[in-house]
Amino acid sequence: MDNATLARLLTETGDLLEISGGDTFRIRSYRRAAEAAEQSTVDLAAASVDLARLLEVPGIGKGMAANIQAAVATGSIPLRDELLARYSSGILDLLKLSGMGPKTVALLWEAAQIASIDQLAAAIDAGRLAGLPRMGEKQIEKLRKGIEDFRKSAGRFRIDQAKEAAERLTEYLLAFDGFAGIDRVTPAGSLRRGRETAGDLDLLVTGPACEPARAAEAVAYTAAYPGIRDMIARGENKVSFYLGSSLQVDVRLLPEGSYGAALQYFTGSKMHNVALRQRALKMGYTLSEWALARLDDESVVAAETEESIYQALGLDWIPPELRENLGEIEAAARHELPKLIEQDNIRGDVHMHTHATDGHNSIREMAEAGLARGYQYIAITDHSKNLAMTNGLDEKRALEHVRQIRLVDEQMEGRIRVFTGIEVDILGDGALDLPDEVLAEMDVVIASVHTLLHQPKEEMTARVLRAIENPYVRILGHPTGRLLLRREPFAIDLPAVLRRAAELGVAVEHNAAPERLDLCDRDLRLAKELGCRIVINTDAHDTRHMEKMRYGIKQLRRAWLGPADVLNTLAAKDFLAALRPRP
DNA sequence: GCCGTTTTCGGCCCGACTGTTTTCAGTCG
Repeated sequence: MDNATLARLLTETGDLLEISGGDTFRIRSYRRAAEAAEQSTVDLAAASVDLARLLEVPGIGKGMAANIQAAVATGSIPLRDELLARYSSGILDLLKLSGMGPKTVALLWEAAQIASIDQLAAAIDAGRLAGLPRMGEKQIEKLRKGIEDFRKSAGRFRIDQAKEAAERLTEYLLAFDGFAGIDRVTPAGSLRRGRETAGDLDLLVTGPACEPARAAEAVAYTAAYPGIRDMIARGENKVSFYLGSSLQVDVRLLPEGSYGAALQYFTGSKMHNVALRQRALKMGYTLSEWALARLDDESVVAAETEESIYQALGLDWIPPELRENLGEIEAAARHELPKLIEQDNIRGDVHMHTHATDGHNSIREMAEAGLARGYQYIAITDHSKNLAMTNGLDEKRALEHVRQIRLVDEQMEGRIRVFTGIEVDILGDGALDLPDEVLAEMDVVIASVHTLLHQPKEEMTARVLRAIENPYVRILGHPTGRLLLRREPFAIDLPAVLRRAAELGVAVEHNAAPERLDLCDRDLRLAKELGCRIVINTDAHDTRHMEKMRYGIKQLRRAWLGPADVLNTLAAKDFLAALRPRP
């Protein structure tokens, strides 16, 4: 049982407990344990044989350890089963509806035995909800809308899509010219923290027009944004709505004086903020989106900048990517936050394709684009022959391609190095689809799985492990295969693969492009723990694609990685030397 | 159910918005 499944079971138990009216602090414990399972790089199921190891994980005590052991043994948690038997398994779906919380679910169950979305829809249509407590005309309409939205899907959005939506809306907001206008629009939430997906968009708006006394006009202007599909809520300083894409947007208009407190608050994460507010309380302060203030006389201690708030709490300013309550607060208190990697540290992009296979530009064009981005080197790594649909290179073409790459390298006259390379395919038996004589000509050999999906986990792992034994392989490409199956990775024993890669000195690729996201931040933390060498690249298929490096940098930062943890921060001459030595 | 700079017992984060509630409960982030 993997940690994600464990997290789901714990969350569901907490939800059921809440519906049944259980103790709120007990419920919180289940949520906290779920969060711990989600974030931990320890395989909890494997660790569950040793009680002491489970208890080391913050948020897991004796009770939760027993729950985890039961889950590993039986596939569920006894309390969860007990509560599910009392209601019905569909009852958890009801909580996914917007505007629906545990109290309403409990009410619907007790008053009308409603325990699924379909039953709720039927009850609304039959008019059976009218007359129930707190179920007025508008409330029922809200539930109807919630069901509609849920069925239209929604879910989370890729970070680049959310960012584009944010940029369009920002442009609109900055055009407001009432009351001396809006000065700045700042994305907060998971966009600022650099998560790979965003559930919604949080925008912070400040400027003269946002002062409380006169914000109504700016709120009205915001609510008139042409991209809005449905309005969710509209208050004195907040507007929430859905865009046509179903992306939820929350816009907050705030006075300049609260900018720092608001930015801190709306950047999150929730767990980080909870921990920070607890720290504030212990110090005699209270922290809200308006200010950090003294508990006794409510006088403001800090509000204008994030830095001043963290400082008043005895902390160094914490980069948004680290704000997940994974030890960053403690590190900031000790002044021991790590130096994180930055875009400027990246000296090269070493996985890219040209129109020899499925790319859209020439070798020369890719080299010029790399140069324009300030890189010292790139590597051209087109596909090998097994990927026939991409016009993959066979032995003869691969060697000719190498000749062409070297030619361009000469033409660039040292302004940028162009390394030779290839992305070979891992075959069914773990062999590579090009012979060693060809691989020997390459500076960079990336081995990737492109086929063989839906294989049993053991077989998949064995094939990848065998492939990286080939001494010419220097980088393992998209190690979890997320790009092949959109979101779900193929079945692979990632810790085993990373451990072996570390032993062999094979670097592991982190694909920076959001649509190809492969290793997520949690996988990267694991890679670092296991001593893996990491390379970040964009798998660029055209010159513009290289811009996506900035998204991947965020994941590296979220994993607490610094320049020294990533090989392509090295200068050109050192980069090849740092890769696994060739035979 | 977890946890310890006040604690092995007694705490455990904060404010805005909505709807139906004439003073507040429920949901959300």
